[in-house]
Amino acid sequence: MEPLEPLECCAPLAREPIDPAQAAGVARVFKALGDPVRLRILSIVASHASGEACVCDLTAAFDLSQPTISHHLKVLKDVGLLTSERRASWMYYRVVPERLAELSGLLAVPAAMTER
Amino acid sequence: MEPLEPLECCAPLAREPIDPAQAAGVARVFKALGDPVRLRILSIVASHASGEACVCDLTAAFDLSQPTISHHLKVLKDVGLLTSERRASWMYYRVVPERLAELSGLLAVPAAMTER
DNA sequence: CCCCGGAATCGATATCTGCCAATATAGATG
DNA sequence: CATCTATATTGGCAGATATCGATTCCGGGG
Repeated sequence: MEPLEPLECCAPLAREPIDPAQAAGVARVFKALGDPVRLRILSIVASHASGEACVCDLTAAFDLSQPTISHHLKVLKDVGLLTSERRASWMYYRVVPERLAELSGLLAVPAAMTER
Repeated sequence: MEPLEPLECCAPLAREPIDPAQAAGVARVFKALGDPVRLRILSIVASHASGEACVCDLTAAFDLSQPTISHHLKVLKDVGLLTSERRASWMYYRVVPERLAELSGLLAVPAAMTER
């Protein structure tokens, strides 16, 4: 599956019905978040003091095989939640804050809604 | 699968590594959002002027069978994103703004992160 | 009390997903 | 160039998921 390049959205879900094509793109990102291991990976990377984590940090944090971790990293990267960079022998992963912010905004509850 | 009752979280993912047990709960909710049809259903319900939509509104909006829509509604309801109420012959669905807000908060990007 | 219409549930099926073992790749290092 | 180490890719399997047609359930009216 090809990477999901640009940011795609737009108004909060609760504001107006999301366009079907946009929904498909957004759903891919949420689907990537819909796995406990990937959520934890994302959280570990995002909360690292240096802003990045190497794969070795991650394999150590789970009772899963290295290929499985690598697979999850690829999923997160393909939907634009992570980027990776090689330095020396190690791959370092970082979160893409814009992506997180975008999703956060999509789920935001308009003021008009809380008033009801 | 039993419904996911109480709100479960907590600090933004980018703040500290999420607890594995919490990750499992949160992942269920994101997985529910990880389908284009469910995303659209949620958006249609959430953006309805009255704050609710009946199943008939939804089946009309998709080229899918009524059981399929009903299934997706159940998934969204089980993770606490929707509630339903019967009035006369129709079932009305509403979003649970607290759930949306909770997810939005989880994905929020701490100020410390944007500064980097 | 029976029927009708809206909605949920059931059963089946095709597709997708997560996992691991094995293998491949790609820098670093001798 | 041979090798070692870190990570990615491949292949296969077991379990989950999306969908549909058929059926069931449940209020409301005759």
